[in-house]
Amino acid sequence: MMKNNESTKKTLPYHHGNLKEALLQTALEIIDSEGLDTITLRDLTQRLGTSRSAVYRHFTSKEVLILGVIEKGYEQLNLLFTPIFQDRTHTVVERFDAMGRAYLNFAIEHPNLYRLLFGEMYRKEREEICDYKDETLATGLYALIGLLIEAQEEGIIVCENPIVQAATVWASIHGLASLLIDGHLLMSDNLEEIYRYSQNVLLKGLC
Amino acid sequence: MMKNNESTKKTLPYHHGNLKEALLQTALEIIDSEGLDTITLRDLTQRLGTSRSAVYRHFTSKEVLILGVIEKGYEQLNLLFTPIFQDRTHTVVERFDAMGRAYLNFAIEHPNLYRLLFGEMYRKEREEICDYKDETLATGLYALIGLLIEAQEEGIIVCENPIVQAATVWASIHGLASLLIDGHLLMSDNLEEIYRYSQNVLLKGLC
DNA sequence: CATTATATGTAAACAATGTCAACATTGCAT
DNA sequence: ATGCAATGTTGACATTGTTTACATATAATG
Repeated sequence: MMKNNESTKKTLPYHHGNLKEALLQTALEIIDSEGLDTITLRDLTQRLGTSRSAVYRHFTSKEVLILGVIEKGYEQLNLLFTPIFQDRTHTVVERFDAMGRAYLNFAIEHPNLYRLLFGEMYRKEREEICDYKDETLATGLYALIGLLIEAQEEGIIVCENPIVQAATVWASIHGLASLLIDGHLLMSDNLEEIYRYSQNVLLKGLC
Repeated sequence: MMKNNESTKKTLPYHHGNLKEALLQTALEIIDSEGLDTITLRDLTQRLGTSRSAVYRHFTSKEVLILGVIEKGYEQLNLLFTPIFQDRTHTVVERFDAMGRAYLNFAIEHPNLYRLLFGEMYRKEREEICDYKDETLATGLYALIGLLIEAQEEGIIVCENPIVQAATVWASIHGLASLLIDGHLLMSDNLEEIYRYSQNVLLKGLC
């Protein structure tokens, strides 16, 4: 009888295979679809067919597991955004628009994950685990800064501190995304109109 | 011996006096200072000297209690904002600035309360309890819309749909507040610079 | 191959918390 | 005064995160 009946490709090193990665992945899926406050270690482990305590062989606490999910979420997000920023076949303004739409769409399609990544959850603890500032979060921010510098060089926007400009742009879009997914915007129907107007205000205001 | 040894001014109607109001007020204070996820019914009732189950004589669940806190929070917030909007001794632009600063300061001084009011918490359930749309939340939003209409009439900004304009302005400031209190903004030190730049972008972009 | 050690998984138990049911007490109406 | 509704209390229960002691699989070592 085979030791492992689900896959013989790789030599699965331990009991479950790689429970740690499975925990992270499944936890991310649960949080994405059901929200952070409803995820349960018991439910999580039950889906993977292990006992509840198995988590503690890979993560010292539920909090640390979530921190891993956050890290994983950023990776996926960056994977989604990188091609947009690296695309040189479109103008700066077109890329600016594409970026904004991609960001907003991600928030709409993954509201729970978006709240986890850009909310306050475990904010203090994040820096302790790994270098989020330089590694994950800032990847998108730096790309935005680069885009703004490009726009400055082309004379599309005024030459001011691009970091301040990036913060302004990010705040505007993040605010829109947050209000939207949290149900505070009265007119969710004409979102397209609001988004266009916001972007126009930004582009005109940055001149 | 007196029935109530803490106050003889008012005829306290029932066992505790008015436990319902005290629960709301203390819960708000706890949430404001310690956050929503750390508040406990046991701790709350212990501070008021009652038993844990006493809550259920006034609220059907913890969630409903929090909804009451949210309502109370909006009342306090509106109490804070109303004079700024009603002030006629300053120009429109000055009031616009004062509004933005008051909003941002509130978020900074009461981050936990701010997250509760403008986050996703119990968003679906809010409309079921009372008419937040028309009563509480929108008070500030309507005031902002009125301010923008005033600015339109004075020719300071362009005459477009003031609701869309208000959403844009709110999103910008809310985004700044959120990123700030949730620790995502790299440069919290030069907040003044970012705020000013954001407001300038808005005013210029709305022309 | 046998043994040992390390890594991983499990079961049972505990504390904290929200909630409910049964009971007790207070205030008010009649 | 009596009865009733409102309010408060105690004990119990389910859920959940977590720990401890134990079990098992893999790797290392002789």
